[in-house]
This record gives sequence, C-alpha cells and structure tokens, in this order.
Amino acid sequence: MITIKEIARLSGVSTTTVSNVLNGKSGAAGKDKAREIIELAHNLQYMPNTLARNLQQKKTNTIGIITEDLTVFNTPEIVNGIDACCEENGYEIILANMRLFKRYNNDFTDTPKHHELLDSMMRNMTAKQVEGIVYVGYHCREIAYLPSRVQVPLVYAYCYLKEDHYPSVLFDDEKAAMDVTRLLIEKGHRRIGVICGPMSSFHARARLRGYFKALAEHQIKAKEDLIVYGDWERPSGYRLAASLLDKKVSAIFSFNDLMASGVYEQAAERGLQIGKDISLFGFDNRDISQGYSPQLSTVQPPLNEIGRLSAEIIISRMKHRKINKNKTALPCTILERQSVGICRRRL
Amino acid sequence: MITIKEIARLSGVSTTTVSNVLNGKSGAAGKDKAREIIELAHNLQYMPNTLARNLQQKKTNTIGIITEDLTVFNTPEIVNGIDACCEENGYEIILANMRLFKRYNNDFTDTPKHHELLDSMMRNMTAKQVEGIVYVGYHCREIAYLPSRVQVPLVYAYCYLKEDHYPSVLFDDEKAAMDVTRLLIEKGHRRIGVICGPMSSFHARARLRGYFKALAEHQIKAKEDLIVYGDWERPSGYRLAASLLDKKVSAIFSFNDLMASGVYEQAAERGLQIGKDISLFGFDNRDISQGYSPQLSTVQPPLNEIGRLSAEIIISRMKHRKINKNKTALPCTILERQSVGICRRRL
DNA sequence: CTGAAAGCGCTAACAG
DNA sequence: CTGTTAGCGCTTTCAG
Repeated sequence: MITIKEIARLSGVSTTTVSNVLNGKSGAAGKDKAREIIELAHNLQYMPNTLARNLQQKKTNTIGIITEDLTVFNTPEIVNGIDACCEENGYEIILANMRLFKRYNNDFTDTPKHHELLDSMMRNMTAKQVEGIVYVGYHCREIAYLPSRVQVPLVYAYCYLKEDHYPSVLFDDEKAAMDVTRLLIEKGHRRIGVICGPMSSFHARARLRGYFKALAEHQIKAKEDLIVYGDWERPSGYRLAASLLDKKVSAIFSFNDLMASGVYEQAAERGLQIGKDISLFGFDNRDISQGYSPQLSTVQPPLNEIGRLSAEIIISRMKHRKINKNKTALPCTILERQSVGICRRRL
Repeated sequence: MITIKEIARLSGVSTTTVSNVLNGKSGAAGKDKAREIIELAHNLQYMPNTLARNLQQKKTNTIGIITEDLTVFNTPEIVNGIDACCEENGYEIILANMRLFKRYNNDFTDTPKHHELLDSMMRNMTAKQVEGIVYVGYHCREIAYLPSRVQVPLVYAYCYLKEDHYPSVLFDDEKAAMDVTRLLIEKGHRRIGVICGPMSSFHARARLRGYFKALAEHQIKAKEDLIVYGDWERPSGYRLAASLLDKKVSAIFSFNDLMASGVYEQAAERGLQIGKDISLFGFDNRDISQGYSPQLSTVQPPLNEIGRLSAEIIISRMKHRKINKNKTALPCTILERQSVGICRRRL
C-alpha cells in the first residue's frame, strides 16, 4: 500500500506538502506542483490510512451500534435510520451484533452471559475510539443491566433502562392504541374485543392503557370479558378470536399482526367476512398484514425515526455535552386498510 | 483516555513492560510488578487504543461488508452468517449499507450513481485497512459493474458478476425447484402449474430449468400453458392462479411465497381446499408462509450458510492467497408443510 | 508557500 | 526480566 511518504519522495517535496495538497488545504502548494502530486497519487492508487489519520487527530467521527439481534424483524430498519442520520452528519458507523437469538436460543435477557458479552462489546467499541454508542434492543422492554465503565455518550433505542441513566427512544404504544380504538369507535363500534399480549410485556400494558383511555373518552364502559390474553403467536389469535366472536364483538383489536392473522382463519371458518361482519386491527405492520384479503389494518411503528432520533441525540450530546436522560416516545402511523368497516350492528 | 505511557510513568517501568504485561507476554515481568501494573490499569480504566495497535501491527483483522440494502428481507441473515464466521476466526467486521432502496427508490441497479457510491464505499473500506470485503446483494442477480481498484480479496454473496472476476456464493435455485417438483410428482401430481417470475430474473429462469428437469426425469411432458408469469407480487398470484385452476392443475408451484399467498385467496373463492383439492408450494420461506392455514410448503434458502461461506472464502484467501473465482451454489432446504397432499385426481 | 520536527498510542527488535 | 530505540502513516506546529 502506497503512502504519503512515498509520494513525497517521488515528487521531491515533503510529506507535509503532499498531505496539504491531498487534503485540499487552501494555498497549499504551487498549482503545478499540486497538480503533479494529485496525479501521482491517483496513478499510484494512493489511499489514505484512516487508522493513522484518526490516531493523530484523536478523532474518529464514528459512532458504534450494538444490536441485540440484527435478524429480528424491526432491527434493520432502526439501524438504517441511525446510519442515514450519521451519514448526513458526517459520521461513520461501526456495527456489532450480539446475535442473541442464535447464540442463546431465546433465553438470555439479563443473564450474566449477556452482560459479559455486552461489556466486552462496549469495551471493544471504546477501544476503537467510537465517540458514541447506540444500543438497539430487539423489542421494547426494560433492561435492568447497566453496562460498566461507559466512557462515551450512550443511547438506548427500542428499549430502555429501569432507571433513567441514559436516554432512550421508543415509540408510543399507548397513543397508537388510543388512536386505533378511537378510529373503531368513530366507525360505530362499541363492543371492541382486544387480543392482548402477556401482561408481563411493556407493549401489552401500554396498549391496553390506550384502549381504556379511548373508551373512557367516549363514555364507553370497558368490559373485562372482552379482553383476552394471547402469547403473540398466530395460534393464540385463532383460539382467542373464537371466544371474542362468541361474545358478539363487532371489532377486534389484536395487539400484533401475527395474532390478527389467526383471526382471519377463525372468521373464515365461521363464515364471517372481515371488514364487513367484523372489523379487525393489528399492530406492527408486518409483511403478513398485506398478505390477506382484505388487507389488515395495522399500526406502523416509526422504526426509521427511532434510529434517526437516537443518532441525533448521540451526535448532539457529543457536540454540546448536553445531558439528557429522558425517554422519548415517537408516534406511530395508523394504517387503515380494508379490514375495518362501519359497524353494522344495531346498538 | 488513559494510555500505556501514563501507566508506565505511574508504576515506574517502561511502556514496553506495561505493554508486555497487559498483553500477557510470557515471562514479561516480575509477578509483583505485573500484578501492580494490571491493577493500576484496571483502576484507571485503561483501554487499549485499537487504532494505534493496528497501525503499528499493520494488521486490523477486519473484513468489510457492503450491503446493497440491509432492510431487504434476506440481507440480515446473510450478514449474521458472515459475522458468526468472522467471530469464530478472530476477525472483526465493518458494515457499510448502501441503502439503495431508500436512496434511489428502487431504480438504481447499474446506474452511474450506484457505481460511484460503491466505489466510494470500497475506497472507504480500503482506507480503514480491511483485509477483505464481502459484497451482499439484495437478491441474486447478475452485476455488470466491476468496482475499480480493489486491493483486497472480494467475494460476492447473493449475487454474482457477469464475468468471473471474483468468487460468488449463491443458492441453488435449479436444484431446489427440481426437488420441489419431484416431491409433487411423487405425491402423484402430473399437471403441475407454475407461477413463474419474469423471465428477466435469474431466479425465475433457474427454477424453471429445475422444474423441467424433474418432469423430464419422470417422462412427464411439460405443457407450456401450465406455466404463467407473474411479477413476484401477491395480486399476480391471485390472478394467475385463476387461469391455472381453470386448466385443472392438481398442484401449483409458485416461485415465491408472495404470489403463493394470492393462490390461497383464489382457491378460497372457488371453494377449493389447499392441501386437499389443490397442492401448493412457494419459495423463500417468508414469514407469511406460516401465516396461512394450512401452512405453505416452501423452500428455505441457506442464507446463513451463504454468509458463512462467503466469509470463509475471504478468510482463506487472505491466509493462503488462494485464488478462486468460482460461483458456489449452496443447497436449499425443502420445507414440506400441510399445503401439499397426495393427488386425488384420476390420471 | 514549504519543510523539518514532533508526536498520536502502541509494539517489535534488540541490547543489557 | 527490563528498557531503549525506532517506527507504523499521518497531521500539526512553527520556523524559514
């Protein structure tokens, strides 16, 4: 690999001059000399060595991203947002993927192994002189473990810490659920069944709050028996839809698309047409939501924006040493598709 | 940030000794001194500076990954495979994401802009002293543009070059399609309809070859009117299924899951039960394939393995300067689910 | 406008 | 076992 020194030797100037010319320093060298140097560098396929430059400048313009699992459906889009924002601001990224699912078979959260891995990745990033780190969870949840010895700004994306030691960026489950419920109410629905997730889930609890709030707003009494609890998987949606349909709900709000997909099946078996006889809403905007007829109405979480905002927070902290330890919840987009219709049932 | 020099000063030894101790060089220092140094380093939260180390060693143990678009469904799994293999071999990764879809609105392949972006990313990686690069396409296709001035081993994953200038790793479309067709034949199917993709697609052509070969093996005459051409999207599957069903096929092989999902709808409208009245196979193993009842049989491409092998090739090239410019096609896994049944039609 | 000198943090070579 | 010297490739004084 050809160096600046070599070019200096060949063109009979000092390394300083070469460096100046190649970095476009104003009035660095005589025009002729400059052109000669540039040409030479080009012909010799000169490439600056980032390591050397960063070492000397004590600046890498790099932020690190640690993902819990890059293959979990929401992660890439978040990374994409971080990446885009960094690029726009002249920062580079370094990605480290914990690969939690493949590594630990889905049984890892807040175990010593996980902590050790995290600490080692943090150390590795620090060693590489990143100037900030974004930690990307694979779903929104509370993380108990605080990484040790963090020396640069740190932001949590799509997850948050038990106590606000660092800022975090999430999306607003509660508002989204409220919006969906309102929309259903405005279409005339009063008996709105909910296929909730396990109450241990942050998402499930927040969405339920939103549902209750919207009902209360419209003076509709919430009925406990219209809320059933699934495990986020399709079969539970199929099973639980049965009990809700028995209770004559006119609409079902499933707290994720997978369970909603089970509702399609249950409805089909009963000869009920989704969007006409029964309205259905999901959550997540998974691929699957467009794979049914009629298409599933759903909630799209602002993944790209979560990434962007996380990066912005990091960058602004790096620049202004601003301290901010808050949670930020970004709004979701409600995607109304044909699975929702006017309530035809007499009240 | 605390340096080795500082520790040397505080513990009254030379930087060399500190370096030796901290790197566990055998017999580096007296036990007491060594312990003292280690403790000091720990208390001061010493972190080695990777930049400095790599610069001095002229070695980064890093390979670069350039993805065309990280958010396209198959990419993360491939990256995961590369990452896993690198980790096992003591290499680090650097990821650069072209974000082609968001950047150019799906109209970019082999345009000057794309080339420029690629070249700039390659340069950037070279500047960072990566020792090899894996280029990850967003789907298997032929790439015409040869990056200029590549100075390290380069492998193409999930895509390939027009001419074999560099090795590439793909999956075996033809064999997978042959396996699927055989399986259907063995279940007694003779009139097997195909919902193909556009013939401009590498995948479509290869899968069609596999289909023909399997038929020929069993002396079944291929009928042109049983092959229809979609655009990979769901509506085309719905539409084209109609024409195949009119032609009384007993099985449909859709060349992707999305189009297969349209077949479900068409079949339902005609009161045909998938898996009984009509057998159905897809391709890709998308999430959606498990979102129907009965579940869709499909083909799972070896994404993780593509990643792993690409990394292995890079690493072995780096080590042994082995030259290999071949395409490698890895086998897919056939996932037989309930959408396939014995042919009940009299022949 | 130009270059000599110094140094970023680390390690390798070699001498004591 | 320990320290000195030298240098990775680059940029930044600062003097000419």
